[in-house]
Amino acid sequence: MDKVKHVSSRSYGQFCGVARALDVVGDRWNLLIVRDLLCGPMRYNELKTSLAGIATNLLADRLRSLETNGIVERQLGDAGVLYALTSWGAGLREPMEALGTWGAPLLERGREGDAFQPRWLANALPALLRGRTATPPLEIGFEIEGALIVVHLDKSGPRADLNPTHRPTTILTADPDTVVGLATGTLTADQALATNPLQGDPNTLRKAFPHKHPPPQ
Amino acid sequence: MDKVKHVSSRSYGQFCGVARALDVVGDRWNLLIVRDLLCGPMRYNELKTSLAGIATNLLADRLRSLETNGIVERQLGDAGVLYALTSWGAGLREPMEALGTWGAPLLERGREGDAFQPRWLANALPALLRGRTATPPLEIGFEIEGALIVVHLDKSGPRADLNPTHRPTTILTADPDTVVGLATGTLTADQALATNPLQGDPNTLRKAFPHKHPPPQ
DNA sequence: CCGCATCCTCATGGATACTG
DNA sequence: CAGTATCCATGAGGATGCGG
Repeated sequence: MDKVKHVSSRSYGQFCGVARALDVVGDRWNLLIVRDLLCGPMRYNELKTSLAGIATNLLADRLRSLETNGIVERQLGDAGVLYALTSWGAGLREPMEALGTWGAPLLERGREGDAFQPRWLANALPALLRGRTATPPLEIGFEIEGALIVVHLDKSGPRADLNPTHRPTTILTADPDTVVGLATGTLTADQALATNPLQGDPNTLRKAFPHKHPPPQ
Repeated sequence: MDKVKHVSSRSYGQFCGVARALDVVGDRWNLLIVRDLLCGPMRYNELKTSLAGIATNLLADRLRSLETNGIVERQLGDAGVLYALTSWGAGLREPMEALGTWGAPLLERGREGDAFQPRWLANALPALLRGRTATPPLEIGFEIEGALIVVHLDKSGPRADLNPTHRPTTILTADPDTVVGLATGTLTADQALATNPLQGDPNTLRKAFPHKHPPPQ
């Protein structure tokens, strides 16, 4: 008696876009895999260590089901297997950014020993800064746990690059909490500067993060 | 040895807005409960029949956890208990609309015997029609499984009302597939009219749904 | 009826070991 | 490195019970 290969996660059986979406990405870990892949293709073990806690059989299962559902594709590269989002899978960026923005207040309680990957912050920053523009364009680096995230603010909106080749002149060295505080507006530039070392011009940081958000009504 | 009352679903333990969001709404059924409540407060049994398949203990569990997480609140109304979204919970509308829009292509394969609630379509329509405006304003009703969904298109963007007191003059009587086809652009107004009865002016429908979408690149 | 709580079964998730 | 195999813990699904 051959084991039925656990073909599909239980469908909600509802004629509804949200329900059908959750049928294919609603299972545990799925959206976090997608979040990681939004920064670019990754290897199996990269994913496994980044997700920090996922069981290896689950990761394999999830990647298989994401692949059969057309969200992820395997790329046989020169250096082995790479997992990447398909173009349809990449369309999950908007829902994920919306979800991350909604969940940002939950980050205010701090790290609490949670795992952290610079990639997650690079993903979140453009969404958190959406609507903010700057003329002339501003460019600020955040050095954080050994990585460098460069945020660009100009009239086309915010962008973030992870470990780019080019280093900006203004770089704040801080921990994840501080950067999130700046982005969500619970921290002012001067509050951040009080405890974190900055290379370059403090006014660049002040211009990008001028004041706290008004309290949420 | 008293059972630990299954306080919290397993946290991902990641310092990331998406992960923290999924910590509180990522469990099975949670987002579908929120989707239903986006249309307004509901009773326990309304939710139970609408969700069609959820076990009653699970619904109770989920409502409790959503309540302790500040997403849902109980309202002791005149006619018993009502479950409603808190204002923070209502902020899930944007992520849900984005997710539903992303999942809309999955609806093209049709009903397939799936359950259906007019409320789900009323939720989805504004997101699916986003970007479409009409001057002068258009008002179209969809009569569908006994319910009436009225879509308004004007320069402030699309809206949808479920079973309003006012009846528009133009009403298409159709099944969910057809309405979704019109909204996602896989069906033209004339294709819909060919098989579905319309009260009122065909041109109103044609103006609102002028042609098929171009294929997604 | 409505709003749950309990009980039982089985599918799914999680941890660890092992292999091509 | 990229997974598979195995075993145990937990959560989902379904039926039923029960007080208000």
